[in-house]
Amino acid sequence: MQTSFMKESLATPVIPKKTVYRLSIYQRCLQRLIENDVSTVSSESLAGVAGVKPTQLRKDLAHFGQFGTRGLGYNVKTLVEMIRDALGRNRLQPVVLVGAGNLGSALLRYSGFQKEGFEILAAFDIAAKRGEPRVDGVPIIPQHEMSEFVNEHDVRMAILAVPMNAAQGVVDQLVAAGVQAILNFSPTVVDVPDDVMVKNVDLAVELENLSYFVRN
Amino acid sequence: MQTSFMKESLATPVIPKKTVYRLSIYQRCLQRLIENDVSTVSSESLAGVAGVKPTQLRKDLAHFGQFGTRGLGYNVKTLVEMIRDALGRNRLQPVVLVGAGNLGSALLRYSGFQKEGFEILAAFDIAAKRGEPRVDGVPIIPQHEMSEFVNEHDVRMAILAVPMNAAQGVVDQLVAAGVQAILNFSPTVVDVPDDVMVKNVDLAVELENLSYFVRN
DNA sequence: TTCTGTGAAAACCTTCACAGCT
DNA sequence: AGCTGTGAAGGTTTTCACAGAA
Repeated sequence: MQTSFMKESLATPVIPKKTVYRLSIYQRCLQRLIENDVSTVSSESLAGVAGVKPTQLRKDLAHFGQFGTRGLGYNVKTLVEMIRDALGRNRLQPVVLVGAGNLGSALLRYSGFQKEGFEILAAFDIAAKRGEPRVDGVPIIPQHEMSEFVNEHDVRMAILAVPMNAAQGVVDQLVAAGVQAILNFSPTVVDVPDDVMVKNVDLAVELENLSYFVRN
Repeated sequence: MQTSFMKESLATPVIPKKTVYRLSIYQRCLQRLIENDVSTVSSESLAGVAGVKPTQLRKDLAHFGQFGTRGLGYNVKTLVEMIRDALGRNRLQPVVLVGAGNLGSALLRYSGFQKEGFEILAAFDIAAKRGEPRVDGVPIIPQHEMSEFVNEHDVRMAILAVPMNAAQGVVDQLVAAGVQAILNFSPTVVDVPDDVMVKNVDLAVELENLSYFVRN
């Protein structure tokens, strides 16, 4: 009873996780349409490039209201704005990266994050010394300064690329310092409170999983 | 009718994709148990470290037969072997990497793949020249030699880390050369025939998606 | 008693079919 | 005519509840 009420509270109209995920994909596709000066798009063609069925796209959008024009399609700009709002973020979300090793440094140099409105404020590494040279403008800071930094800069998101056995410890610190969402590249499942979201990207698991689908 | 028959053909007893995915995770957890000389594990504790519910773990395993001992749990070694068999692979699956840029090079140096039984035979890059120095023992080869190499070495899996606008072209070549599974780090959805499996890992999309779950 | 294996129920997600705008 | 919006149907995955083996 109470649960059902909470689920339907106006603040969060229960958007399925999978829908939220696809929204990010639609967003990326729409941005490319904008670059190509396309101003209107049908559910069929947008779904096509996003790799989903048109009905699914429409159902996904329906969670947020009515944005299309029947007989015509969707206005690209309107859609982009609506998804931006739906995903929250008045943009430029601050992020920290932990673990500036092999993979971590590559992620630091990866320009895709900035382009999508995230700013990596700093990278932390256990082996970093004061005065470490910046990588692509991002300072590399000794890890023991992490908690304070996260607190002070109101950082809510972190990218984790530390070795397996360090992961849980770092996560605990991050959570204690106020981080609410973690993109975890460390090859281990970490424990967090219910109100913290973790997305695991375990490269070896992904490959292993894929290998199931190759025929001999 | 026919579809239903095909679905139940003995060769493939219809394992849900999500189950297959979790199998890889269980495998990783079990390996750690072996390192710690744990010989028996209950569905509850294995599920705990894998981040799933015990019933789900049992349902997943049930697809392949009965492996547990009631009142006791599962034999770790037996389980590892059963999962290895289930995931197929007599191990050491050959893989190629395409795109030895920023992210690609980091992936090349990532040791997790080898450890899980994959061998990166070669990396291809459009800018590579003959006689390029090896990275971690893996040769970097000009991209125009890719198709031939894939064909000759019977490569069935590829890791893709090329820029967005190059992705589809490379995928088409890979598929034509016989690749059946692609781990795609390029920030775009690619088109493939039904019998080719693609797993997209779009870093920016993952972050964007996560940001939905941070509260202000 | 403890813990697995499993039908049945519940929850969740996708697709269909078509009504309703433009 | 063309394309969106949506209730209802269909499918899949997860969870429950408990029977049954060690």
